Amino acid sequence: MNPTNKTPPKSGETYYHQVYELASMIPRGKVATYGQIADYIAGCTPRMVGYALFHLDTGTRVPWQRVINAKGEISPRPGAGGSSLQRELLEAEGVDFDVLGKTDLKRYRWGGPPPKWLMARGLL
DNA sequence: CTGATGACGGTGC
DNA sequence: GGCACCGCCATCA
Repeated sequence: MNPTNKTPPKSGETYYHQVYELASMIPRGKVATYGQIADYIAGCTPRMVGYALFHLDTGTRVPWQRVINAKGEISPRPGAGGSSLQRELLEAEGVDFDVLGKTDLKRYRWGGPPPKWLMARGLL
């Protein structure tokens, strides 16, 4: 993590790292939207969040499945049918899906990162 | 260095 | 309530 949230990450630590860190903090059974994550990372846009997660390896420990779009839907991934896998992972965590494959954001939306983490970034 | 691209968000109609 | 356009900025070729 870079000392200053507005300063670009150094070599080896990209914005992706921040996204991964934030995503790793999402508790089981909860989901977060790209916009929400981007909102907690200064100078970051929803696009970077999605891009970052896309760059993750298959065997990553980051719960990328808990990150969905603002509609509460699982973002369609180009070429891969992994979207269904993502849904199964969330269902296994207790996240319910409707017939449209959407989650109830009102119910499962992540409250946000712990203040301690925000303080570490100098936001508090 | 320039250009193109991308798991999206928000607003307007 | 659903669809269309614009903008956001880092990363890759």
